[in-house]
Amino acid sequence: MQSQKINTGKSITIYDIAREAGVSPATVSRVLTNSANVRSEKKEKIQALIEKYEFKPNMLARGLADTKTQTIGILSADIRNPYYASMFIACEQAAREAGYTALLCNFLGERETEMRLLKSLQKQKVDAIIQFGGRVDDLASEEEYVELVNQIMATTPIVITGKLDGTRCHAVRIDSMQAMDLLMEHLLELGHERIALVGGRRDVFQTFEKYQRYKQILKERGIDFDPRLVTDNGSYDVETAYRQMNELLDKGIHMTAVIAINDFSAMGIVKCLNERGYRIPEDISVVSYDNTYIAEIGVPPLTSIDYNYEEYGRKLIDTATALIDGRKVGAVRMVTPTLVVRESSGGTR
Amino acid sequence: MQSQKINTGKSITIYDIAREAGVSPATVSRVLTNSANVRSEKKEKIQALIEKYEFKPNMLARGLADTKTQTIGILSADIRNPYYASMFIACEQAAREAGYTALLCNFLGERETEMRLLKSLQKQKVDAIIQFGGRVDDLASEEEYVELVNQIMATTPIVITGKLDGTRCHAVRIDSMQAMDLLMEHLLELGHERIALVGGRRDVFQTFEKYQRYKQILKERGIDFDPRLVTDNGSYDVETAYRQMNELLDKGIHMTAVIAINDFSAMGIVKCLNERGYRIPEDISVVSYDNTYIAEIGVPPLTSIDYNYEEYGRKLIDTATALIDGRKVGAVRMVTPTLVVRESSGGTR
DNA sequence: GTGAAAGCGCTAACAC
DNA sequence: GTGTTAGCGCTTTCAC
Repeated sequence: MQSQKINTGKSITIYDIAREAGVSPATVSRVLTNSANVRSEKKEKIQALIEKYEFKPNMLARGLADTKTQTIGILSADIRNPYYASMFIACEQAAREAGYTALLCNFLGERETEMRLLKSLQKQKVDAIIQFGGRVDDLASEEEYVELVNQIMATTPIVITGKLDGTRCHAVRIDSMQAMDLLMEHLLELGHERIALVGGRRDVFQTFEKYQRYKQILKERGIDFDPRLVTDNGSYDVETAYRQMNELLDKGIHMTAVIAINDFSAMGIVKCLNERGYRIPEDISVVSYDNTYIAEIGVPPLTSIDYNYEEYGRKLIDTATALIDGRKVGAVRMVTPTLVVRESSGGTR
Repeated sequence: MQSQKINTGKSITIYDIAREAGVSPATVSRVLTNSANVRSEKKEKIQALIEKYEFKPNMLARGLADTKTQTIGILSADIRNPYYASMFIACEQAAREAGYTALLCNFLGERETEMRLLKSLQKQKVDAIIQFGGRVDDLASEEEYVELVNQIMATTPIVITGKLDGTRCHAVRIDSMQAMDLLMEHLLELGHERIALVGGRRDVFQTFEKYQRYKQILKERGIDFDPRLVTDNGSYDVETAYRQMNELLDKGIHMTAVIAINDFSAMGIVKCLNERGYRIPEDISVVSYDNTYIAEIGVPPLTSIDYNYEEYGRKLIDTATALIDGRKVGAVRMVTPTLVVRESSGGTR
């Protein structure tokens, strides 16, 4: 109802600022991008105007003029998975702080879509791409995908959370070894020696690493490795872990603790244990990876490895922006996991 | 290694197509946008070229030329909530099918951020905005927000999942009444009469509607409404529901079933019940809204109201694109909920 | 029906 | 240091 300044729809441009400041558009652009020295007197005037009108440069025009769009594309397997959701939120926050917008795409496990979206992000001229899940988690990188990634990297840097052999992708990874160390130390200290490893597939890079480390630790401690305690060719969902746990118990394999490959698997294991009348942790301890809210709301609440999502997101975005700006960054950066102890793990006996 | 056509980085433009087809760029644009008649002979030639080069028009340029960016902005409260995640995935899919890209932003419950992001989506020239969660769920719409929305709607249509009094926002909503009907019918048929309603706040539109409907149904059935069975000023998380359920039981209020405002609340209730030695559903039945995977993985699996996310997403996107294209659509469209019966509900006695 | 040309808002040579 | 100018790729009058 009040006679506020009517927004005519036309938004303010660099030309408007230039005219009012009595300089050329180029000069305004210069202070905007900090790309050259501008006499501080003019600079201040321009900055004042920018503030005054809350001027924000048009990203479309900027993108067209073939510089940057200030957008980072994020390719995720499935955001409904709280693990990825947490990753995305962390990235979105960090991106925002760095002056970028995060653009999310989900390929939902469809390999065709995964490639299509990767290309489409490039077409959209995102300044960099971050991928979590999918082919970048494979132990053995798929050739066709590697080729595509290399092609795209000619114009757009790609950062991943796994690895992709044959590419120069930068990666930010959880230290899976250390994560396993934390879990094993915890369990060993509690007196466990018969420790099962349930869920996941070993053709997934991080799962493979965990498995290797698991064996190594046992060896170091002089505990025999019993292959029957370890599953493979599973998955990362509730049902599969439920089934696998049942199979282990059906075979009469004795154990006092089980490490679930993620929180979902842990839920399946817990369900199985409940049904069979085992008490957690009195009879069997259950621990897991990811520390999503699933771990918190579980009954009992789960001891789980936290991936420190905030730090993860920050490192991912920092790596991406470094690549964009031509700053130097390590090709592989690590995120340090933490152990969160809850009620699902306890001493033996 | 092979001498494939090298991608010089420069991607193909309508000029390239035009040259090869022996027409002007304008004509190519015409067939691209279907904005004018083009002699079918040329048209076919052009389309063939487009296919041949897999040509996709540059959205940045298109956006700059002040038409559409083919982008729909999605403003969500927090994608880590599986309810919103499911909504987003559904929207993303539907958007893709309609030739749009979905751009997700989360304001994480921060009211400042909510407004900032809304503005920023407009600046990014998204063709439409869809919001779920936050102020569009308020029973009493906030004036400041209404004003902002009206301002933005001058250039960008907004579709919401709740309501916003004083705006012409289109809305796609769950039929909360019907959802409550389904739950109550189910419970009443099982013989329940002492039914608690736990979680949520009645200043949230949909929660208010459910509460009203709950009372009405009891009245219709000639069952006395006991206000002590109903909580308010709660939340939508596990802890709050856990606390509220404990309070109810501490007061010695008798009930045979409880309706949780969402799956998270249900988990809190289940936890409380477990700790106090109640069996579900033998002693008390628990049902909930949302039917996220939480309901599936719960112990026991929860009877829950499914919101039919795919349909929801489709209607949301369809409404948005209709608004963009100037097609006519209802100002309020409803999504029909379904009841999914699992093990957490059973007969009395 | 179709081409020429202007313009969307910005950046990046290139002069001065 | 700073202005001029030429694009970036597309749509859209406006003539013809």
